[in-house]
Amino acid sequence: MDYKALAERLLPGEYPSLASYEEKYPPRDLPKGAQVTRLAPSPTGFIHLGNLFAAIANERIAHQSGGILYLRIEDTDLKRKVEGAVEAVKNALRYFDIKFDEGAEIDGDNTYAPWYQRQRAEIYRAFVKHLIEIGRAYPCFCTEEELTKLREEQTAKKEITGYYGKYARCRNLSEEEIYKNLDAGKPFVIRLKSMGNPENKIKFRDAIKGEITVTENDQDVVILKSDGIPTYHFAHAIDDHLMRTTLVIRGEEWLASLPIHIELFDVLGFERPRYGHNCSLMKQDGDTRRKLSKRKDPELSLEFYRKEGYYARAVKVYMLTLLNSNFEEWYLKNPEKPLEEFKFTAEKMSKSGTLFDIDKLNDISKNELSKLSAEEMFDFLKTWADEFGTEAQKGYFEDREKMLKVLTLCMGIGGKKRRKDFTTASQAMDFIKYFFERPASYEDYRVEKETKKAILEGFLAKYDPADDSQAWFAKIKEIAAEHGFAAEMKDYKASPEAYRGSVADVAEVLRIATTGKANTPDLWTIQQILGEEETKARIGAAM
RNA sequence: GGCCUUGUGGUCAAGCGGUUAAGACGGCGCCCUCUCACGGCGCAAUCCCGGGUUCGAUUCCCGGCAAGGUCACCA
Repeated sequence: MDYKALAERLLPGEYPSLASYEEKYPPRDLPKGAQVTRLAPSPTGFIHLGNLFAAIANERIAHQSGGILYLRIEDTDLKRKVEGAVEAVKNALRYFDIKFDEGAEIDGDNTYAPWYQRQRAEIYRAFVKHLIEIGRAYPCFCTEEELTKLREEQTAKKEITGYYGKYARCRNLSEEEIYKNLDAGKPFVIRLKSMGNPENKIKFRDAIKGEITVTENDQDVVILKSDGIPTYHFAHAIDDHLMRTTLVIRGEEWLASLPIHIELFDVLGFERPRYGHNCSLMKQDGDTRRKLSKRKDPELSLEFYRKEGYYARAVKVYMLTLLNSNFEEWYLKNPEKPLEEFKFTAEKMSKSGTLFDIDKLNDISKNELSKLSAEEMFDFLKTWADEFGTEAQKGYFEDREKMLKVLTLCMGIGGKKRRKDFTTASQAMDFIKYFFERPASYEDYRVEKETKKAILEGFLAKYDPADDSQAWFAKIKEIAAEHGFAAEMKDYKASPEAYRGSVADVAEVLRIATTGKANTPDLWTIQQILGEEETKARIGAAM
């Protein structure tokens, strides 16, 4: 068969030589050991935790080694395309401090552009044409229906499904048949003519999983779709070679197509990059675990964390603890050091599927948030409220001084005695609500109405905003004693039957009257911040 | 079903021939205390199963089993 003529018929016209591409996209001039990694999302606009997971690994490995992280958009499937998706990806990742050196819509070196696969169509075709010329790719005229039927037959016979061996009908078409189909204007795809044999096992070194065995590919996979756009597999081989990627970190779901990629790199004469296949994030669902799913699990979406007001660094720290098993220990020892100082390695990445643990994330969040200074916390909360808060919440920030007081005096932000009351901005806003809004409802008082009234009246009679916390509390004790409550906890504990209750019960009445809640930080401080007028008003209203 | 991957407490996991089998989260209890939170102390809980190899296996080998992934002109 005259492959040259066939290639010309299939992909007519002059294409740049393969050598010219090698020249145009030369090996990168980087220090020894520098890794070139990438993120290659399809532009669906949905960016999820799994993306972040991989992004952090890629980013760390690239930048730690003095290499490059770039962004490539895999838009070969039109159905997946969503307007504004690239912006969304960039924004979401910027929130988590992932910075690209090059790539789509990135201000950087464009030597290896274009970054959108659709704009690289000519490149792919040039290589496909070459494969046809050397007899390693061929046109296939099978229709979707025929392929479906084939698959059904194979399934029925319990054979392996796919286009391979004797089932690869178009592989053995005569020259005459091919041209007849072409003349008839039949649409076609280009398939790889595989030379592999699944009996052969290849030992392969995965950067994450270590030594794995790979079965040789024998599927004549489609490399160029009927619209002249390559499939993922082919685009991956071309792009990662020409963009000079050295390490491909990607999800485990790609492991199964590794044999295809290996054959593709080999037949194209490309040196293969290193691969690292990372585990996926799972979720417990009843008694099985499954991949986090877009439809069922809101926490998969990165948008979820922004809306809830998770602190970006906290999410990142959690990802890092899952990503590298020795990170957590390091971080415990070096809580003040920048995250970048941790030596990230692909080898330490987890091999098995990881259950996403929101409790752990929340714990990390509380810790991270408790490290902020009052100003940082102010900015963090305000930024969140401006975008996601209610009108009332936005108003909390108008009195900057008051908010700062709430944060420092009551929440212990920026001080030594840190509280860890909230994991997210939205929770924080809820928590400090009573400083800015009168409570709409009150938790149940545990004392009878008359007692409550008596306590509140007693307090109002003695209340002096100039009291320090000692003097203030002494008065609470007096009130307690006047109404048959133990002024000292010790006394109460020694003989509880001798009292109606303790000073704690008295304080609780005041606390609920002031804030609407039974549990709050130090009451005296709260009243100081609220001020005399407001404190009196609230106590009065509660009677 | 074929192929591939993975199997240490509820979760994330360290360990890689001899350990009282780390640590963190969560749970429970105690202390501190006007409540909550913080902090401190403590408790319970694990090597998937069966064969080997070995003086000795969580660690090595084989076989099961289980879980996950994948089998498109989607990525």
